[in-house]
Amino acid sequence: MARGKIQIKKIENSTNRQVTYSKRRNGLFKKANELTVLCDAKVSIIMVSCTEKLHEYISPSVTTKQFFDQYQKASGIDLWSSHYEKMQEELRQLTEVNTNLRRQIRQRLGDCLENEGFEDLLDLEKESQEAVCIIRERKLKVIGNKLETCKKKVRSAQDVYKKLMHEFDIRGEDPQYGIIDDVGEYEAMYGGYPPHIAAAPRILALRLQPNHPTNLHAASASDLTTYALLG
Amino acid sequence: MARGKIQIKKIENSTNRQVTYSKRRNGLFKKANELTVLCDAKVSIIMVSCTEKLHEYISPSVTTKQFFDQYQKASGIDLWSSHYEKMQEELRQLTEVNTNLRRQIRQRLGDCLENEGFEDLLDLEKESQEAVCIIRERKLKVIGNKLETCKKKVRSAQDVYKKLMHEFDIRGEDPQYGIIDDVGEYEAMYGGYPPHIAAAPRILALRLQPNHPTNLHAASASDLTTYALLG
DNA sequence: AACTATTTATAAGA
DNA sequence: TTCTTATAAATAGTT
Repeated sequence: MARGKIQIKKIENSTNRQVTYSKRRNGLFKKANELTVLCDAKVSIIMVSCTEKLHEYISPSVTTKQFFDQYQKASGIDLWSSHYEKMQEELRQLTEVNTNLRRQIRQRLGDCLENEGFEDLLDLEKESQEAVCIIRERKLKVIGNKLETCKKKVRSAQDVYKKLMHEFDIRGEDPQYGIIDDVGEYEAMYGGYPPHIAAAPRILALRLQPNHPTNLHAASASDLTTYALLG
Repeated sequence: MARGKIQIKKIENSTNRQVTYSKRRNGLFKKANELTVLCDAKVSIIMVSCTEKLHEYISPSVTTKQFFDQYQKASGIDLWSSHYEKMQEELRQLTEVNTNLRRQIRQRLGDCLENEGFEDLLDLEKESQEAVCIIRERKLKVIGNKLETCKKKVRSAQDVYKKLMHEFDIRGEDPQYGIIDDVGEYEAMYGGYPPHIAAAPRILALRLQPNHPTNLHAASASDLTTYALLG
């Protein structure tokens, strides 16, 4: 564009080409910057010379990454196809598996059985019935464990009771404490179902008289705790 | 740069700015293209106008993706990470959901009940028991449907039998056709389970004599069909 | 979108 | 690479 017009075709002289590349690159970047300022635009220029050198112009206020994100969003072109597609496929498969699992669960709850064959229904019934038995057994075991725990707590409560009664005996006082029967709650809960509940010893709880609390201050803290028998 | 020098600062008049953006964009792209040809370089320009419109120049022979890859390699900036991390998180969540679903299924099959509370076990037992009932009902309905279909086929076979017997009567001939009892298959299949199967009339099938086939050529094609009774 | 006076970019030479 | 400068190209303001 000066000292003579040139043809727009590859410059064969390598040095010449290199010089022109450098000059015009500067010109391009300058124009890009002017455009950025004048028009409030965002410009990203990335150049690779024939010697594989990388040069970049980027408008202030943006990052190249933001450009790439924006470009992807606007163009719909997936620039990361290999990674992306692999992950997409993984996501798709997992979603499908999850859908199937959900369906299975629904079937085990009695939904979505319309399209199941006779054999499948038989299997499903068998499995479910077996599962009910296992769950029931487990439930009974849990009840058993709870009863064991309960028994221990009853025994511990009895010990406390005995200890306190012993204190009363030593003092030879007419006790100011009444004795209440608190076993009703147990029977309501277990309805006599496991027989050893019905046979369990009655639990005696202390009812503290609101006046004269000083007598009990000597007892240890644990003795004063209300036992949550089924917590 | 013509008809007067301008300051390189934002053009406040919106129309003017838009026009200048358009003109200079073309200028920039033209220069980029000249550079590409003259210097055998690769250029990528991406521009976003202040109205958020996207414009792009890319040297022929390369794709924007190649540029991004090259840029990443040269700059060490991971342009992909935000997307990648998002998908990773999605995958993680889906996998978690998947695990939970599988656990649910195993529990409904009677596994993994060790850590379930008493209440949960009760609910699970109730649900499972209900499901068994629903599945059982569904199974019975399927059996019912199969019996209906079967009955129809039996009736249809009876019709064929009657028709053929009628033909024999008309001809008054000593029949060249033997009569075989083919009901055994039924009984093997249904083991006498629904009572009306056992009460069903015996089905008589024709056995074709290999000699004298001409006699039957007059019979309609449908008469020659072997009826697939339980297909 | 076209025109054109003027500015800007740059090819070739130093 | 940078400077110079004649000249090509781009473009601001106008129509």
